[in-house]
Amino acid sequence: MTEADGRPGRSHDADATRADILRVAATEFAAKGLAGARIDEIAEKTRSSKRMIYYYFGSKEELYRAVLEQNYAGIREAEADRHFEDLPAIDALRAHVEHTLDYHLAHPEFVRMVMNENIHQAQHLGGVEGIRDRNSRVVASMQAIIDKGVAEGSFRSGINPLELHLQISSLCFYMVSNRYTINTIFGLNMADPAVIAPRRAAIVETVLASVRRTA
Amino acid sequence: MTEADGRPGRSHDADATRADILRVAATEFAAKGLAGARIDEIAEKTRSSKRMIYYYFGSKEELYRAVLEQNYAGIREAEADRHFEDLPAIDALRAHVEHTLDYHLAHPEFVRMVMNENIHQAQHLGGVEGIRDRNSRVVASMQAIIDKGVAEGSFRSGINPLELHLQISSLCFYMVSNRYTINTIFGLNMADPAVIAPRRAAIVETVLASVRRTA
Amino acid sequence: MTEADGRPGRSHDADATRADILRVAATEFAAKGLAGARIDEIAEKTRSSKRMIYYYFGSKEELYRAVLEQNYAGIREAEADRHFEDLPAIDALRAHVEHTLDYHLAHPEFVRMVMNENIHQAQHLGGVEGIRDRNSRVVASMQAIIDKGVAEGSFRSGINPLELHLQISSLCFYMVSNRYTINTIFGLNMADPAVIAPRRAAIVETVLASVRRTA
Amino acid sequence: MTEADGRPGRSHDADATRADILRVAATEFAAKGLAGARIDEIAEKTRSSKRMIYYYFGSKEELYRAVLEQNYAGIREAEADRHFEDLPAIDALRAHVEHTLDYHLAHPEFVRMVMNENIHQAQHLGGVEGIRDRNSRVVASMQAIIDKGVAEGSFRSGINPLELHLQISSLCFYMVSNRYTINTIFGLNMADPAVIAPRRAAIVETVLASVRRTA
DNA sequence: GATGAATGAGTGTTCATTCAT
DNA sequence: TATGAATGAACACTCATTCAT
Repeated sequence: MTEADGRPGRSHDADATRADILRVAATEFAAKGLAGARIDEIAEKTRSSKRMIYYYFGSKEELYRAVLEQNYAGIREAEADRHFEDLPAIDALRAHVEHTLDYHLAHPEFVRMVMNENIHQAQHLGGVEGIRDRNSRVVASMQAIIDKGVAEGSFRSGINPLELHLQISSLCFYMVSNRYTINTIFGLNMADPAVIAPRRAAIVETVLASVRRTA
Repeated sequence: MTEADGRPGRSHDADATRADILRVAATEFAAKGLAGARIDEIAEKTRSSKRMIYYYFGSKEELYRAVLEQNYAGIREAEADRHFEDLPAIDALRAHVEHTLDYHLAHPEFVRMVMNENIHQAQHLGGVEGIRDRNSRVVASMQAIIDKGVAEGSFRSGINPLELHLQISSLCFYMVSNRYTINTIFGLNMADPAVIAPRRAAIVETVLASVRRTA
Repeated sequence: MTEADGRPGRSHDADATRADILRVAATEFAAKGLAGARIDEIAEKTRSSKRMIYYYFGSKEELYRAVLEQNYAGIREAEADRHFEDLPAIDALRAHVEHTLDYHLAHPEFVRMVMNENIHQAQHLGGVEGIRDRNSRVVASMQAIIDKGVAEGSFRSGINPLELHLQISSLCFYMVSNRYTINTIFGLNMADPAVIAPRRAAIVETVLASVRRTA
Repeated sequence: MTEADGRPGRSHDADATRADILRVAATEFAAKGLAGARIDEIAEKTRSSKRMIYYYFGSKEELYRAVLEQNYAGIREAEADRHFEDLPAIDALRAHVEHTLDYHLAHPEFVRMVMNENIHQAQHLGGVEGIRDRNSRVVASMQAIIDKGVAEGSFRSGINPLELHLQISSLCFYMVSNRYTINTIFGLNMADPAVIAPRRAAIVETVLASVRRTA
């Protein structure tokens, strides 16, 4: 944007090269994991070369970390864009669950990166920029909904915000993470809109049922 | 005792060697995945040699498949051992959820193998013996509880057995599968009994809330 | 012959086992050479086991030598069976060339073994039983025809018997040995009777032309 | 001189490395065949490493194919360098036979590669560059001599050019290909000039006798 | 005579990474 | 910034051969 396209602006090309590598690496790491992805293959699918990967990222692991970082940046931004403050708590929670599920469905590569990271015992996650704030951010947003719901009288008391987050996350994550084994074992294609719709409703109902004040 | 199955003259060493390899491989594949595990390393931790791995399993992938098979055999047997027929449906479902969660907690290597398999798009799961029956088995056991609950008047109607299974599985699986990222991000150790206890109660309550007949 | 078939005669079984191994090994070595053939594969195609190969032959190389020996025994016997003494020299030579060509065409495995042996610089041929006599045998049979032809006045004088043998052998051997490269390069299938017939006539004519007394 | 072909900036080392590997591989494959040659051994005798073999050739088979290609390029060039157009047909044919024999004698590695290829049923020959033209090239050069000989009245009519080529090739090829078995069986060293000379004369005479117009 | 299990050295191949230019 | 060539350690896999029974 700062550099016109026609001019051979060095710094712009650098960013573009970096972004190009990152984009390719994201696909490869998500698809095959850290051990399964090949630097050669990533380089080949890139507009630049293997040497540039090392120039910009230093090592395979660092490149992996950068991809992980980008993935968490993606969900952070998506979450930041949501504004359910004006809705009643029940509706806000419903909207939150739906958006969360939609994000997972739309970003299977994020789900796969989180799976990969768990296979590596979250070895690389600590170094990811912005990860330290994620806890407070998530808890705060859950707490806000809970507080409103309790104030409105629609939520029961004693709901733990982190517990609620994990519950929602479990239901959304699993649907994408275990897509293939579910399909093989149960013949259920979790990417099929006709399969998603009722499951989506069920997930929302499950979450709402767990917070509702029981008469 | 050493000559099982009435097969006389069959050397016991073969079975022992095979089992030893499988045991070591299970640990390695669960820990590092198919691409990350090393045949050399597996062989070293074995009482036998690399050559024997190929003698008994033919290839790395076949060994992986055998480990996968063993893992699914494990959960199948665990499920077969449970008998909640005499309990009221609510209690049976509670017991089922608790046992399912306990199995996942006690067998993180099973969870990791399922994760690995999803990373490989369930490429090897189709060839696993007994996997074809898993669908009917799981659905049947859920349906039995649902039928009883509806008959007893404690469950609402219209519950889909597979939906119920996926809901339970999501909540139990995620707790183990995402153990490391959860710990890193939220400082919550999902292997700590003090953390498990309330989460376990919450999961049970969530499931029960979703099937209960609402007044 | 000494042991009736119905009796479990040890020594007879031994011979049969040995012969069976040799038969399979002959095919494998001829097809793939010493380095290319696999003991495991030979054992599999055998009615007995890998252990027996070592029991009877000691090593892969010894087995190869035994196959080589069998091949040379085969051509020796075929040559011993021919009797052209009563024919005029020209006819005897023609018959000899034709029979030689036919033998090569009928026994490509012999040709291949000789090729293999030349690739190994005839390393194993020295130890082959009966190979020492081959020189005199071949020279004698050529000399007999030459002598008769000269006496009859149909052959020129000064023909070297070994030279004549090599000439015949060249023309017959090449047709089988280089069958595949000829087919690929010239599109000529040397195993096709329609291709063989004129080539056979040409070879005979070439040999006869080279010994005939020129007017 | 180091920057050949006018390709600026092209490192000379690459070509040198490639050629070095090819040279060593040619010796090894000719000596031991595809299965018998060892990549490790080839690498050791090279100025570079095993890794470079795969960098430039991709696989053992591809390296073998490259060697085969180089061998056929060698004989093609040698044949292209000959010019017997001004000689009478008889002399031209004599010169052709002598040159062909000389080439085989001087390039036993070519003969061995052709043997190897026939052992592999010419599996790799199809992919060799330039092999498709060999047929027409060879036939054309034989036909030219035949036509001249017939026109001059020194050759009989009805000579098939491919037949003539195969006859010449048989006699020349065998002398090198079966060198070792001949030496072992007949005590005749086909690499010894004293042995070659009369055999060479005999081969020439055999070929000439087969094309001469018989009075 | 015969069998299945076992072995160590090797065999082709691939990896992430670095160097020279 | 960028490129092609180079590297050594590791990698999955295979071989001929032998042992215990």
